[in-house]
Amino acid sequence: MAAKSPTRATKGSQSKKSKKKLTREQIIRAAVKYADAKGIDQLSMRQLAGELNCGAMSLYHHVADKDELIGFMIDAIALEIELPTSSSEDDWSADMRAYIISAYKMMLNHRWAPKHWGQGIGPAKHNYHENILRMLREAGFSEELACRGYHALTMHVVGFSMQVLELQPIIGSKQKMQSLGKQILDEMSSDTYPYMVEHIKFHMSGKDQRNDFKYLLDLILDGLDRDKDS
Amino acid sequence: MAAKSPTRATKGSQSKKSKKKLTREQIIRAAVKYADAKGIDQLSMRQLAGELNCGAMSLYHHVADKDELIGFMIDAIALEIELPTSSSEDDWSADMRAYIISAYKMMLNHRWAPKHWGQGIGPAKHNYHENILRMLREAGFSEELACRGYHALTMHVVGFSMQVLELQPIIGSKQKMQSLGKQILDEMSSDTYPYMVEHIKFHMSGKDQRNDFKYLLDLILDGLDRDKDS
DNA sequence: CAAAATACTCGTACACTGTACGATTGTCAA
DNA sequence: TTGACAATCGTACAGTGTACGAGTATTTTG
Repeated sequence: MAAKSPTRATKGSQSKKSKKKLTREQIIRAAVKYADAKGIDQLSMRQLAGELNCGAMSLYHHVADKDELIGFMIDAIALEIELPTSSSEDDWSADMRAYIISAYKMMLNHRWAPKHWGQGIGPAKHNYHENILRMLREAGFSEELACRGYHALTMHVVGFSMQVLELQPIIGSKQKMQSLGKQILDEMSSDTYPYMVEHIKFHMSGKDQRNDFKYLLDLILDGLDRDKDS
Repeated sequence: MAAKSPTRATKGSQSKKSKKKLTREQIIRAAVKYADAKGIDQLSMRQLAGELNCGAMSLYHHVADKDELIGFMIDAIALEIELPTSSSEDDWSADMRAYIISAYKMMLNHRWAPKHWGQGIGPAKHNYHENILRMLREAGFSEELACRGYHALTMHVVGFSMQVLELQPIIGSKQKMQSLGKQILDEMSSDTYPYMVEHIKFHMSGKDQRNDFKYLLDLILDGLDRDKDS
C-alpha cells in the first residue's frame, strides 16, 4: 500500500502536465485511427507522435520499429472480426460464411489493411486463422482439404477487398462514376478493348459488388462441401 | 538521307562517351531487373540511375514520378503472360486454365508484383484483362457471370501469389523449413493454437502449394461452368 | 529514508528518400 | 549560323526511419 500510493498520486498529476502515460495500446489505437483517416502513406512516426503529443522517439520504447507497429495495427483490427455464435451443428458453412463476411467487412473499414495483412503479428490474427482451421476440421474435413479451404477462404477475403478498394475510385461513389469512369472509357478505345469497355459500363450501371463477393464465397463453400465426402 | 547520316554518326559516338540514349523502355527494364534482384524496397531513383550510369533526375524526363514508373514496370511484366494457342473450341476452360496459370507463374517470378499489380497501367495489362473477359464472353457467359468470373480469376492470381510469397520465408526452401518453421512452432503454444500448429506441420511435411493453386482454380472454373447453362 | 537501478521521454543528428528548379549541353530545322 | 527544342543532371529542400545518448521520473534495493 505504501508502494501504491505514490503511483496513484503520479497518475493524478498527469492531467496537469502530461509527461508519462504512453501505452503501446494507445499508440496502436492512434495509428489505426490516423491510417483510417489520412491513409497509411501519411502515417509517419513524427505525425503519429504529434497526434499523441509526444516526441517521435518516445514511440520506440513501445515498438521496435515501424514495421512492427504496422504488425500490431493489423492485429488490433483483427479483433473486429466477429465469430458468430454457433447456429446449427450440421451446417458448418453457415457459421463460416458469416465469419468470412465479417472479416471482409473489417477489411473495407480499413482501406490500408489488405496490403499489409501479411505482416500482421499477434494473438487476434492467430485466433482468426485458428478459428477457420478449427471450423473446417470440426466439420470433418481432412487435414489436406482443411488446408486448401483455409487458404482459399483467407485469400478470398484479402484478394477481393484489395480488388474492390482499387476499383472504388473508378466506379465507387455514384458521383464520381461519371467523371473518372467516363474518363477511362475515353482513353480506352472500344475497338481495341471492346469487352473491357462493356465490363466497365456494366459496373457503372450500378451493380453491387458485394454480391460478387458472396457469389465467389458460396462457390468456394459449396465446392469444399462437395469434396468433403468424396 | 542527309538528315539521317548525322543521326547515325551521333549514335556511333555514344559508345565512347555516353551522354544520350536513355529510353523509357531501358529504364523500365533496368527497374524490373533491379526489383527482381534486390527487392522493390531497395529500388530508389538514385539506385536505378546508378544502374543506368546516369543522373537521378534524368529519369524524370521519361517518367512522371516513381508511381508511374512502377505502373510501367507492372505493364512490362504483364507481357510475360502467355496466351495459349487455342486448343479446342468447345472447352473454354482449358485455355483459361493455361492462361491463368501462366499469369500466376509470372507473379512468382516477380515477387514485388502482386502488391503493386493494382497500380499497373498500359496496354499489356489491358490486354490481359481483355483476353479473360473475351474468353468468357465468347464461351457464352452472360455479362453478369463474365463479370464475376473475371473478378474471381484475376483475384485468385493476385491473392494466391501474395499468400504464397508471404509463406515462403516460413515453409519455403527445405533448408529454412526447420529453422524458421520450428521457431514459429515454438512461439505458438499448441494448447492455444492446436489447429494452426497442425497446419504448419502439414505444410512443413513437404506438400506442394502449387497443387493448392490449381485446386482452387479448378473449383472456380468448374463452378462457373456449372452456372453457365442454368 | 537514501541511493542505486531501472523505465521512459525526447532533442539532435545522420543517412536516405522523392523530386522541384534551373543551368548546361547536345540535336535538329530554318 | 542561329534559334528552338529535347535531354541530362547538379544542387537543394522537405520529409522519412531511427541510432545515440542525455535528461527525468519511478521503482527497487540496501
